[in-house]
Amino acid sequence: MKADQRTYEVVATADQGLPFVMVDETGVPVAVIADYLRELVASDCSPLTVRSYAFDLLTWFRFLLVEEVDWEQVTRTQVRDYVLMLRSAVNPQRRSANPEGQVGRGSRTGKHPRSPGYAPATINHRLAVLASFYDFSKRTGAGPLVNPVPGPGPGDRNMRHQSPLEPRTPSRRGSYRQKTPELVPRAIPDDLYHEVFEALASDRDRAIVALLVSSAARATELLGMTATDVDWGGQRIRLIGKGTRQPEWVAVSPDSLMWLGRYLARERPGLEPNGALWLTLRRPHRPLKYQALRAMLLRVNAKLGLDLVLHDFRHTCGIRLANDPSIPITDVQAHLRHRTLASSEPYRARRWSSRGRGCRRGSAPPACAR
DNA sequence: TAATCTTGCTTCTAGAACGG
DNA sequence: CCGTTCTAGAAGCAAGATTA
Repeated sequence: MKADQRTYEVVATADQGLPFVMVDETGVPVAVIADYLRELVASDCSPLTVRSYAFDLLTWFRFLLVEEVDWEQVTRTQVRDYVLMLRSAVNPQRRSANPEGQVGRGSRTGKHPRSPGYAPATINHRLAVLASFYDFSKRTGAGPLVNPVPGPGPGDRNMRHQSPLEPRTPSRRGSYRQKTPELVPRAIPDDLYHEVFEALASDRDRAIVALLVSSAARATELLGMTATDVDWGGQRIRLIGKGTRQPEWVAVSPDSLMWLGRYLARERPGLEPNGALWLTLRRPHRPLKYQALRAMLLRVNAKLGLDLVLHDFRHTCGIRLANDPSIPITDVQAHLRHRTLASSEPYRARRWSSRGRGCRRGSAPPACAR
């Protein structure tokens, strides 16, 4: 079979032990990938992690098809060429959104336009997954004896014996790892927030947005809620945190509970205690999923000419709290459920928007709890 | 040597096309 | 209009190096 007739794709399975597989053009799973993904599952990795890693390996294997190199034959040279390709390639996901390299985003929110290529973070993600995959293959004996992906730090970990007599190599970015720009939390200015809220079409969406901005919940954390996760008297909701997967109670604003009450009373009769709190508006009434919620916000964006994302609501809450002088940064950390204070710090000293309007200290955050 | 900064890895969110 | 599919990218954390 010729190389240009071959291809791979990632498909979801019904198998809890292996939620995603990479199959070839005949639909047969690639054994080495399946083996590796099973290892991730066994190591208690989240299904979303398994999915993400499968897609990263997919692009690597497609690259090898073009290069006409077997996965177990590769050396550092192919990894270098892969990175060079990613650095210079046009990202197909960006092409239509940014047709002539024009500034397509951010006219009202001050967000920066994106480059037409792949982000440094994407290249680093690919490298991390690739290194992990070849590390696993080396242990099982299926892959090359030397990991083709250089390890952390300068030079090649595989070629360097770390003698305790020699000075430790300084911690610098490893070969091929890209510099990543500093991340800036984004807040929605009050006037824009109210405009967005007015544009919402249902009590469900008003409740969701009000809860997102007052609890600082991540989208999937909110979508995972059941009826038992609302403490009406204590004005709290229970969320399953990212990473830790621990349930935690989080304070919410009175108005968000008012909207939630209206949604439940009018649109959710007979809700079971353990039933999903959020359902799709149309039949069949399935639990609302992340992409469906995001589509709701995209429709609002289209109507108002905005470029908001769901995570902006979390940032908005964090920045409102962090810029209130009466609230200690450790309380901000607690409300955002950050494990480390370093994760909360970037929220401080940020302004209401990135357009340079002043920080309105003293004006109470209208929709943020506490 | 305590505080701060960098890096790499894991986990989740974002962008765009498409479908009913 | 409301939602799904297929990739891309940001967020959060811990460990180790660096700086104060």
